[in-house]
Amino acid sequence: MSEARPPLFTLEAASGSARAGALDTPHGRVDTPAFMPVATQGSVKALDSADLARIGAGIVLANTYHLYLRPGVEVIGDLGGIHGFMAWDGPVLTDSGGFQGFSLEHLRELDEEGILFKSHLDGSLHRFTPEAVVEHQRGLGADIVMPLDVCEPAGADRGAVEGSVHRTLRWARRSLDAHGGSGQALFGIVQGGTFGDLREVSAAETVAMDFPGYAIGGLSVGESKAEMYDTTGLTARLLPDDRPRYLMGVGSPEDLVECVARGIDMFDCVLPTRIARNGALFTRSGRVNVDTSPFRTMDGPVGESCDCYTCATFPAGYLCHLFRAKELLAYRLASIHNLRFVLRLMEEMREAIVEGRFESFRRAFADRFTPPDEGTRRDQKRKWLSAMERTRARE
RNA sequence: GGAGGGAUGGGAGAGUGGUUAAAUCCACCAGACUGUAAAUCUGGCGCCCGGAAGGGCUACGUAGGUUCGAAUCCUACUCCCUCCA
Repeated sequence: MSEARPPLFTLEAASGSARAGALDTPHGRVDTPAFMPVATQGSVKALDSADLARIGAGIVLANTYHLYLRPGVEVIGDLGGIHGFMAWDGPVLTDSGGFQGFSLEHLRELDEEGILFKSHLDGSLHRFTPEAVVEHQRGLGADIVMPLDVCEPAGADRGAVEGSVHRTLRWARRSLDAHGGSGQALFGIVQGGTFGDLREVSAAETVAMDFPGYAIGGLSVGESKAEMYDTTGLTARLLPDDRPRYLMGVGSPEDLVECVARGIDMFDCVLPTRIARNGALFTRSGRVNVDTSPFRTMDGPVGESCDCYTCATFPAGYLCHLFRAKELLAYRLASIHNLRFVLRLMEEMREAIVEGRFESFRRAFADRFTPPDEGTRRDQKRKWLSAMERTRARE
């Protein structure tokens, strides 16, 4: 190991390609596979750090672009860094703003130097260079920091993706140089869309720079699940065993299981919290919209055998009511439930890996949990088939 | 007793001769959401047939009438509101 610092990651067990390990950060140890709740603006929407601790969150993600614009890196630095600012003692990872280059593409100009953002708040211009982003994240003080990268949407042509791969590599080099000997762990990010050969180039060149951890970016941006799974598996195999692998922006329950199966150690995703605020809750058998009529009079918890505070305390009918009445408590209780669901899933996967039975866990999960897309497709198919039967019966 | 105003789909409320099964909002019924510009967005919402396209029926207080055509114009009735006595 080339770095003088103690290793960030320890690989503890494997079951097939699935791995269990631990991240050691200045703010404590995190078991992997790990899911990072997203606190874009220094808050996991609707929750506070005490809530996060209670549901078993080990590490959270915050966003450099958003916090730089508001309240500003200096303010956060003066208020104790990101940890003191949000009163969270656990590990924090900050994303670079590279994703905003994708999600806010109509508000930015991209060139070799960096990304020029037109603030979504007040229209002011801000140049994000790889060097500036490293500096901003130093000010925020997260345990793990991400370099500025270029993320192309699904369907981008090969030339564009190839360009993003090489630019991301050049920016990674610049980030590394600017980073110097900081105690923060700077990850490398592999790009390449769904092009296997580009992923190979990106991974090889990024790994050659010897980062303490590697992220897979540019997925879950509109490609099919099959493509996303294939690319994840392919890319994970290109990364060194002794470094954590972080799949950026992925986090539906079925994706977490399938990507842990392909060797991923870390995830972050807004999905559990966003859909929670919109009334969708995870259960062992799939997703349900708790604001719908079947739940109006339902007694007992929404999820079967869920150990979260929400399920332990309130009947489903109460949650249904809170959503219909647009009571603020709805967002908190639903977010607690969905995050606990996902965090517990990670715990269960880790346990299965350690005990060498991940594959059977995965099968059992898939048998029981119906993803929404699949469910919708099934419904459509059933409707179509019954219509055809009726037509045949008439003839 | 007199004068005036008004009755529209579950609610509020547009619409004053055809393009109106009737704007819009709410409620209701569903769906979506993946490194958060999201407590957001999309679809449906008279009845019947249809997978759909489409078709049929009923409807703007009640009953008549004028008109090729009425939620819209006329008459009567019922109810509600305001003001005067």
